[in-house]
Amino acid sequence: MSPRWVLHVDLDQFQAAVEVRRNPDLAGLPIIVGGNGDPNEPRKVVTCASYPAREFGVRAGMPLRTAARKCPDATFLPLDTDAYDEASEEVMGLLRDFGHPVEVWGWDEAYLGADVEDPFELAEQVREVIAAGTGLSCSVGISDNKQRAKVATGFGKPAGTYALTEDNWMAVMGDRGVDALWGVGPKTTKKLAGMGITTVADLAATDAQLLTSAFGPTTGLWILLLAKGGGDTDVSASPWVPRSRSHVITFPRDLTDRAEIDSAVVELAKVTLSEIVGQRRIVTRVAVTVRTKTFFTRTKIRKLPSASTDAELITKTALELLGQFELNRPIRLLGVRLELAPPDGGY
DNA sequence: TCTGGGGTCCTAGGACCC
DNA sequence: TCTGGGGTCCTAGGACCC
Repeated sequence: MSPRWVLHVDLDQFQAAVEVRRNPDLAGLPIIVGGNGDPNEPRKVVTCASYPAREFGVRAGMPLRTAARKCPDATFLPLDTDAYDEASEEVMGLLRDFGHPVEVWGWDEAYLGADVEDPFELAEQVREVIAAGTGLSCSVGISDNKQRAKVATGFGKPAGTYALTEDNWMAVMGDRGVDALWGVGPKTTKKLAGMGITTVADLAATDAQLLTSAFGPTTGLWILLLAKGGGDTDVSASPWVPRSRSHVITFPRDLTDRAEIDSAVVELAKVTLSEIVGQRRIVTRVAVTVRTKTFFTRTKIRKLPSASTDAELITKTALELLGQFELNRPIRLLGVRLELAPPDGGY
């Protein structure tokens, strides 16, 4: 039996690449995709910057106005989610054609579980087929679990392949900071630093009990496993069933009028509900998020007496949750999240 | 330079019941 | 009268990821 490999496929500068594909004149230029494509639009951020734009220090998540200052000559483009959905589907279709299980992770990432002798050969085939079939470039990480394969992809970017296995994991990762691990973010990094743990090798050598007492039984053992190069080995081709659906709006100007705030929440609830009803899903809990001018953000959540799709009940619940906040400060953002009952047959 | 939008999962702590 | 645990449900909040 061939060994089990996990390949992580990640499209390079995805949204920018889709834009270049339909407008080849943009190839090689700094492109910044985000918001409405207006670099002066406040409260909008960069979704994707092309590699040339990144050379100017532009990064995803950065306010568009900051990006415009760093790279004034960039081409700014609005998000076109339909185009990205379509491009993503093309890619995932080609990946599925390889005949291995494909687990899709968002628009631009997927895992392949493959029992093959030579994962490099498969990785190169993947890159060639996607490039030839879609005009999009991707990078591939090779390993035996998802987290390690994902980290490997970072070393393959752009347009390359990299393998991280038991053989080279510690040599490559040992001296790097713990935040190089997928799933270890700034907070955990800081907390670990306070315990004298800064590198992946440090973390891998830490006593499990020390970690479980600091981070809880699940998280403690999980980050220890990650540091040792472990992770999920499961690659599931079954379609993802969402647990929730939500929308948030950051208003161009803060809201202060109660009637406007109320109607915004009702609108969010209605839109979100119509989407999940379209997918034959049922709501179990309703959550409302409020962010004030000062960025203070809180969520109130309530379980419905029984799972429902009743618009009357759901908007009423959302308004009651909204009413639990002290709405005496200007509101920057409102959000509604509907948590969903497992569909028939469970998740 | 004021900080988007869409998600998932875990933990803490109170309420309540046995 | 005081003192126990365990188990479960619920909400709040934290952390992380793309």
